[in-house]
Amino acid sequence: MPTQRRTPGRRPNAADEERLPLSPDRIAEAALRLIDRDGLDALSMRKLGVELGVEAMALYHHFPNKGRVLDAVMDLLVREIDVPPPGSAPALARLRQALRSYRGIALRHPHAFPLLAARRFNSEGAFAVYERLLQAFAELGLPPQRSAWWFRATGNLASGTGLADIASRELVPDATPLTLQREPASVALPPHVAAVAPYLTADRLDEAFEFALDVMFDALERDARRLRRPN
Amino acid sequence: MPTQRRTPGRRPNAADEERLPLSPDRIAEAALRLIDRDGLDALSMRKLGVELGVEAMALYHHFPNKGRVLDAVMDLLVREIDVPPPGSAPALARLRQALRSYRGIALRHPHAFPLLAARRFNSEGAFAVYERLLQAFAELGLPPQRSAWWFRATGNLASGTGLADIASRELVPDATPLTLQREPASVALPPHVAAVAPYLTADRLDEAFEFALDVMFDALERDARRLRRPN
DNA sequence: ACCTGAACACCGTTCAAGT
DNA sequence: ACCTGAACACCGTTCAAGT
Repeated sequence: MPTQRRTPGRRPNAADEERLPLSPDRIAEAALRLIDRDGLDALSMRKLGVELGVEAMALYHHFPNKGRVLDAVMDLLVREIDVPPPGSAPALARLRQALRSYRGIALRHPHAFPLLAARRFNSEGAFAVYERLLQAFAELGLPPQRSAWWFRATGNLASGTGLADIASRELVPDATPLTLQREPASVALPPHVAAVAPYLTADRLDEAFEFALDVMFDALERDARRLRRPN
Repeated sequence: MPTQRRTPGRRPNAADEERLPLSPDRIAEAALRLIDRDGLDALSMRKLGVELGVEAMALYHHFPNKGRVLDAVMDLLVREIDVPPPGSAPALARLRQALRSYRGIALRHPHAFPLLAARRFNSEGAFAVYERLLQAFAELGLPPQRSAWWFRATGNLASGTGLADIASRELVPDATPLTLQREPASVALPPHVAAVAPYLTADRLDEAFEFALDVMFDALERDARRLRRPN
C-alpha cells in the first residue's frame, strides 16, 4: 500500500469508512477487524489510526495505551460467548453450548483468540459470562468448591483446545511448516505418532473436541447425581 | 541501564559471561534466560546480542530470523517435559506424570509457556514426547482414534490450565489488575462468582488441576477397561 | 475536547564490509 | 566462517501545538 497523501485540513477516509467521531467502541472494532485480517502482530497504533482515518496519536485520547485497546478487543470477543440464560434449557445443555461457542471463537477469530486464552478476563462482560456459567453449575447441586473446580476444568479444556486447533491450522505467525499434516511420509514419523496422525487432521478436530466434551459432561453428570443423593 | 561504551576491537562480555563461540544452543539458552527474566515481549535480537556479548546481527548467522529462535526456545521447554519411559511405571501413572510436568513448565517459565501452548510442536524433541505419550495410550489397549482423542483432550486440558494459571498470577504483560483475587468486596462481584472466588486464588490452583486430572483419568481408566473386555 | 506532527527510544532485517 | 556497523522501514509513547 502506498503512503497516502494528505491535505492538512481534510484527511482521506481509510477503507471507504464514514468519518464518524472516534469512540472506544469504534476503535476496538477496527482493532479486531485489523487483527482478523492481518494477524495480532500486525496491530499497531499507527495502522489502527490509518484504518480509522486518523493520526495514531488521536487514539491515546480514548485509551491510555495499546494494552487497554487489547482489553477492549477481548471484551468484544467475550460478548460472542453464547451462554444461554437460566431457564432456557437444562443446566448441562447450557454449559455445553457455552463451551462450544467459546471454542468456536477460536475458529472465527483465530488471530485474536490467543488474547482470550492468555489474558485474564476482567471486564463487566466477562463477569456476566462467569456468573451465568456458575449459576448453571450451582443449579446442578454442586457446592461452590466443586463448581469452581468444574468451571476451571471445562473452561481450561475449551481454551486449550481452541489454541491447539489454531496451531493445527497453521495460523500461528512465523510457524514452521507442520509435518503431521503433510502428505504421508514426507518425513518418517515415529510409529505411534504415525498411527494417530490421520485422526488429528484439521478437518477432524471437531470430533476430537466433542469427544472431550462427552468425557467431561458424563463425569460432571455423575458427580452431580452422586452429590445430590449422598449414598 | 546506561548504554555501554565499547572499544572497537574488544567488546565487554555481557553479564559476566565467558566469551564462548556462538552456537544455536547457547543462543536459545540465552533467549530463554532473557524471557524468564524480563518477559516474552522484552526478547529482541538486539538485547539477545547484548546478553551474549555480541552484535545482534551475529545471531543471523545461526538463525534465519527471530521466529526460528523462538522455535529453539520451545524445544528447550519441550525437553523439560518428563514422560517416564515405557516399563518404568504403569501407563496411567506415566501419562499423569507427563501432564503434571507439562503444566509445571507454566509455573517455572510463566513468560515462555505461552509459546508452548500457542505454537505448534514440530521439533525432534516434540515428536519424541508425543511418541512416548501415544505409546502409553496404546499400552492401555486403546485403538489409534481413541488414543488420538484422549491425547488431545488431556494435552489441551494441561495447556489451557497452564495458561490460566499464569493469567491468575498476573504474569501477563499489560494485564489489568485482577478483581477476583483482590481483598474481598473492593468491587461487588456477582453472587455466584463471589461464592467460588475463594477457591480460585493463586495458592489453590494445584488442587483444581489435580481435580481435573482425577476426572480425566477416572474416565480414561474406565474407557480402557470397557474397550479391553468388549461387554 | 479532540486531534496533529515532530521527536525519542526502540524494533527486525538487509547489506556491504571487515577479519 | 563469523562478526560488525550503517541503514531502512517500522514500532509505542511523550509532548507541545493547533482548532
